[in-house]
Amino acid sequence: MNLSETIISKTQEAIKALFNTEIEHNAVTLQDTRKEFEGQVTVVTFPFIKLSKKSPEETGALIGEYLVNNTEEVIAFNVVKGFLNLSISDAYWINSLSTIFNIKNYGKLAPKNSKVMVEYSSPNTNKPLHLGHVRNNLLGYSVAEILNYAGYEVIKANLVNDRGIHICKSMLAWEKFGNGETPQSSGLKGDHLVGKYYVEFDKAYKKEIEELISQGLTEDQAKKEAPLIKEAQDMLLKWEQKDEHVLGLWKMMNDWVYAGFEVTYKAMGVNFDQYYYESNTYSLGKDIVDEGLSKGVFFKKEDGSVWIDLTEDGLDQKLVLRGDGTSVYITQDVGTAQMKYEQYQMDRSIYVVGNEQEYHFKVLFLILKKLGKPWATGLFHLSYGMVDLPSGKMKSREGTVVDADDLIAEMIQSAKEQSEALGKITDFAEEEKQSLYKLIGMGALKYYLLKVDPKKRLLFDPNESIDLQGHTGPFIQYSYARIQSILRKAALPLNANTNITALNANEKECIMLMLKYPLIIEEAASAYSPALLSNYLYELAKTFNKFYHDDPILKLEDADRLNFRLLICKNISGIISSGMSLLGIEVPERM
RNA sequence: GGACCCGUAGCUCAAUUGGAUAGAGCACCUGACUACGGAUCAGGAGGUUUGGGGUUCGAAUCCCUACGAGUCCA
Repeated sequence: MNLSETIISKTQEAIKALFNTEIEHNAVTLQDTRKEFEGQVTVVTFPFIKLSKKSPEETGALIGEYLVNNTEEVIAFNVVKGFLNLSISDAYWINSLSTIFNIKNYGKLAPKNSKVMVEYSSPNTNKPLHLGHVRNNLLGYSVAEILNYAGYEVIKANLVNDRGIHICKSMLAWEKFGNGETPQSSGLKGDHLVGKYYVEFDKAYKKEIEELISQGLTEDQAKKEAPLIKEAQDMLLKWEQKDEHVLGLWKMMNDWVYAGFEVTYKAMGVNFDQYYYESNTYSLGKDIVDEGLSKGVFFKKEDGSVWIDLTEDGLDQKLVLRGDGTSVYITQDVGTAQMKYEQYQMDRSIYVVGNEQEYHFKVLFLILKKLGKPWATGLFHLSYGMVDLPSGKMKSREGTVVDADDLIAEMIQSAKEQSEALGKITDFAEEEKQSLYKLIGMGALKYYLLKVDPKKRLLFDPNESIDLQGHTGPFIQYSYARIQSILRKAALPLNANTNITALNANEKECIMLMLKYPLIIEEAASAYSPALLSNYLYELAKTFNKFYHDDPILKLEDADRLNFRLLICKNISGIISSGMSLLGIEVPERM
C-alpha cells in the first residue's frame, strides 16, 4: 500500500472513531503540502467540519493527532485553516528510494490484459507533411508508447488516404505539366514533388475559374464546369474502373510519396504495426448500410439515398449512402471500424485526429452504437487542437504551411550552432556530432509540441526559433547528461541498502517526485496526455538541478551519504530516460 | 440558422479536475563558492484568470450572460 492510500484509509478510520461517521474513500482529498508550510502531505479537512461540528482548526487537530498516534509514517502535523499538513518520517522516504532502486522497470505498470489500437498519422498522399501532421504523429506515437508502458497491449495503425479526387489532381497536373519529371531527375523528395503538382493543379484550376466567371458564370458554376476539375473527376472514375494507365500513374506517384514519407517518419522516429489503405477500404461499409436498413436504424428517401436521423441526439440527419449507391466518408469509416475490430478484437480504439473532425466522429460512434455494435463503446476520438501560426491557420494554398522536413532541418541546424558555440564536444567524431545535433534538435521540437495539452490549440511562430533553454527538451537531456557524467566519475557499485537516517530538503524533494512517476504514467495513459508526462519530467529535472547545484556529491567523504546521493542520481536518470523515451525523445551521455 | 471549442503575466504554457497568497519558461533587470558540466542555479519585476452576475466554507475550474477568437453541420 502506498503512502496516499495509507493516509486516506487512516483518515477514514479517524473520522469514524472521532465523529462516528463512515465516509467514502474519495471523500478524502490529499495534495502536496505547499512549500511555505511544514510537512509533505496535506489533507483537506473543509468537507469534514459538517461531520465534526467544530471549527476547521479543531477538526484538523483532532484528525492530525489521530494520524500521528496511529500511522507509523506520520510523525507530526500542523493545521492551517482547513488544511491538515502532515510530516512524514525521513525513514519512509529513505526506504522508498531503496525500493525504487530495486524495481527493474520502475514506472512500468502491470499488464492490464486489455488491447488498444491507436490510429494516427493517416496522411493524404498528395502532399508532404506539415507541422500539423508532426503534432499528430508525435502525439499518436507517444500516446501509444505511454499506453504500452501503462500495461496495455497496443497496436499502432496508420490509415493512409491514398485515393480520391485530391490525388487525381496531382496526377493530372503532373501528366499535363510535368514533362516526365521524377524524384531522381529533379532531386526533389517524392512527397514534395507530388505536392508541387497539387499546387500546380490548383493554380491552373483557379485560372480557369476566373475565365469562366468573366464569361458570365457564377462562381459555383465555374467551379463545377472548369475543364480541369472535370478531367480530374473523370480520372477518378477511371481509377475506380481500374483503368490500366491511370492505375499505373497512381501507383508510381504514390510510391514516390511513400518513399518521401518514410524519410520523414524515420526522422520523427515514429512507426506502425499495421498499415491500412483507403484504396482497399473505401468500398467497405455498404453491407452495413443494408444491415442498418433492415434493423430500421437507417431510412431511405425517395431518391434512393440512405440516411440516419440523429436529431434526437442533438445532431442532424446524416447521409450514409448516396442515391446512386456510392458511399460517403462516414460509410467507409463504419466499414473500416468493423474490419479493424474483426481483425484485432481490441477493447479500445483511439483515433488521433484533429478537433475539426469532432462532429464526424460523434456521428460515426453514434451510428455504430445504434447499429448495436458492442465494441462501439470502446471507440474514442483523441481530438487535438490545430497548430496555428501568428497569422492564423496554416493554408497550403497561401504558402503559409510550415513544412515538416524544413522544420526538422532547421531544428537540427540550431542545435548544431548552439553546440558549437558551447564547444563541449570538440572531441566527438563527426558522425557522433551529427547524431547528437539530431538528438537535441528533435528533442527540442518534440518536447515543444508534446508539452502542451493535446486538446488545446498550439501556437507556433516560424520567426522565433524553438528554445533550447528553460522549459525545453534539451534542458531535460542536459540534466540527464550531467547525471551520467557523475555516475561515470563515481564508478562505484551502488548499494541499495543505505545507512542514512536523515534527509535534507533537496534529497526529500527528489525522492517525493520519483515516487510520483508510476502515478503520472497511469494518469497520462488514462488522459491520453503526453503533456502530463512532459511537465512531470521537467519538474523532476529542475528539482535535480537544484539538488545538484546546492549539494556536493562526489566531494563527499561520508561513504554512506555518497552512496545515497548516487542512488538518487541513478534513479532520476532512469526515470528521465524511460519517461523521455515514452515521448519519443532520446537522451545523450554527453552534450 | 444550429451545434461545438477556446479566452490565465508582454509572449509560450501550468495549476493535483472545486482547495491555501494562481505557478513555470522566454524576454527584461540583479547576483552565483575560480564550475562534481553555466544548455545550470538564486533573486527582482510582471495578474481584477476577457467583462458582468450566480452556486458555496472555497471558483481560473461549475451555471447564466455579454464580448472576442476558432471549428463543424447542409
